[in-house]
Formats: sequence, C-alpha cells, structure tokens
Amino acid sequence: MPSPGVHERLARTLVTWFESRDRDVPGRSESDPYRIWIAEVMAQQTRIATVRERYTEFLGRFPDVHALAEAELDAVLKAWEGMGYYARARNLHRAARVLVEEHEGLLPDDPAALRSLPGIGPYTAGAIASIAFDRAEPAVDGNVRRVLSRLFDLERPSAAALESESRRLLATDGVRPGTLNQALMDFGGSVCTPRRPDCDACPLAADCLAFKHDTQASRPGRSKSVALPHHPIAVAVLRKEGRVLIGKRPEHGLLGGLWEFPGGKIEAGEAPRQAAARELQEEMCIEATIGRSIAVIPHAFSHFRITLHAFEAAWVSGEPCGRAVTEWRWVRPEELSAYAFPAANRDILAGISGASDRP
DNA sequence: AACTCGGGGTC
DNA sequence: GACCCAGAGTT
Repeated sequence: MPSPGVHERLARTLVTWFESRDRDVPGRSESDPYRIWIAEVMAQQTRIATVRERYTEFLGRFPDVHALAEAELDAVLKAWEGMGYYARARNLHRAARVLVEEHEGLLPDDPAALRSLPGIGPYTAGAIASIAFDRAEPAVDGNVRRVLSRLFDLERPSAAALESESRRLLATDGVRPGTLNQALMDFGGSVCTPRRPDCDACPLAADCLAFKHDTQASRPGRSKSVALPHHPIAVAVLRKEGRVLIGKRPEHGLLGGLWEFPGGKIEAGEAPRQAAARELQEEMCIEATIGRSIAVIPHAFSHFRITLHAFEAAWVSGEPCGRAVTEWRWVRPEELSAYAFPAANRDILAGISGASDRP
C-alpha cells in the first residue's frame, strides 16, 4: 500500500485534531439546513462570541424559513440591530421569500443553486453544501485562506488556487466534507492564527511549507492599509409635545433601512450646533432651537470614521418633509427601543430615554 | 480587480 | 491605534 499523499495526510490529521476538540460554535451541532444557513450568514465577518449571543435569539423569533419569509423587513432588521452589514439581513429576508415561492421552502443542496440566492456567495454556498448536505465543496473563508496559504506557502493565492487545494484535501476517502471544512476554519481560528501562530504545537508543521521556509508570518501577504477619512456629524434629538423625530434611511446603501435622528455632515468652518440647525432645515424643513449637547461619539466604520455630535433640539416651526429619508415619525422616547438604530446611536438613545421635551 | 458595506475583539 | 475577522454585491 503506497504512503498517503500530503493532502490526504493533512486532511486526516486535521479531522483527528478537530474531533478531539469540543468548541461551542453556532450551527455546528445542527442538522437543519435553515439553521446552518442562518449561522453561516450571521458568522460572515463577525466574531463567534457575537454570533453565539444573537443566533439563538434570531432562531427563536424566526424558527423556520416560513416565519422569516412572512416577517416584515423591519422586524428582521431589528433582530439584526448592532451586528452590522445590514445587507445580510435584507438578503436573508429576500432569499427566504424566494425559497418559499420557488423551492417549496427548502434550501437546495447544489452549490450553484445556493449561490443564486441573495446573500449566498462562494463561501456560504460551500459551507451549506458541505455541512448540511455532505457534499465535497470548498468553503474558503478568511481562516481557511490563511491556513492553505501557509500549508502550501502561497503569497497571494487566487480563489481558484485555494479552491484547487481545498478539493484535493476533500478528495480524501472517509473524511466528511463538512467536518474537514469546519476543521480548517477552527484550526485557523485557534492554532494557525493571523499573528503568532502556534507552530510549536501544530500537528501539521511537518507538512507545512511556510513553516519549512519560515515564511508563515507573511502568508498570506497583506494589502497595504490606507488612512481612513474622518467626517464630523451633527444630529438633533428634536422634541415636540413629548415626542422625538426619527427618520428611516433609504433601503439600499449604508445602514439601509435603519432609523436615525435627523442630521448630517458638519461643513468646513461650521459649528456643530449650526450644522444641526441647518440639517433640520434642509432635510426636515423644520426650524428649531438647538440646546445642550447629549453626547460626542467617535465611531469607526470599515472605510471611514465619524464623530457624532448629538444635541437636544426644541421644535419652533415647520412640519417634517423628510428629504433624506424614506419615512419619518414622531415617537415617544419609550417607544424608541422598537426601532432598529445603527450602533453609533446607542449612546444617544441611552442619554435621552425619559428626558423632558425641553432642551 | 477595486470598491462598498458595520461592528467589535485583540494586540 | 491597526488589524482583521466563519464575505457578498456591484461596477
């Protein structure tokens, strides 16, 4: 009997390593494709610890694809509040309706059919196909990309190269695809980490080309970082007869479909209070008296930073026209918790509940 | 291939 | 502070 090839040896060692661990990862012990789908989408670009807290809550509210399809988008966004990348929630909702209308409420097992659904790309399609349906399909996320880049010493691997290496690992007899894919991800998250990988304790070190060449610290290569632009923002908590004014952002684009307090960018040379008054005039057609500062909130997005200056404001004249929003509403402070807000608004919400309507 | 799209843990 | 994460959609 010939000695096993390096891919087969790697695959068997990974699965053995994985099965000796007991890590509580959402979706791992699931068999329902719907629940696996939710777990994988929720895990995109998001820490496991964050997902763990929200996963059970989300499934409690939307226990199956029919419940998700029948829900209002606002309810799905509210369940997604604070997790970011809100297009994921919008796409989940759209995909659920496609599944109910065109697939009898069932997720397909074919990667191409999965990829045709909103919000399911190469990674999630492979993850669902392999974990839920036991198909030998690659699921290359950031962790797997790093592990493969190091095992085969690839500086800037193409998606095709990573898929090719993955398929050779998956070709190992007797290794379940979903188990191997999860082993690769878990391995990248615990042993083969971005910084300071634990090569001393690595069961794959003997076959790792980057370890052999001592290039693991620069595999995969990093793209150069760019300085993030910064935008000062002024927002107004506008009071009138015990209620505050909120607006709903357009459904597409940044923070799409979420609610916010009216406001906008502070122009060069403009004072924050001036900007708050101007934005109320321009975007809401309302004259107001700007009052005390509620909070100054620094916040970082993926591609820029903001500093949010929030002010109390008292209505003087005018009715909302909602030029920058698709909808607006006067809401009692205690009702604000029913609306999905961006994370940067949390400090504002905390500072105004139960406050008077006088700035 | 480059750009957009959040938030948070970690070092 | 910088990095980077169980990525996908758009152009």
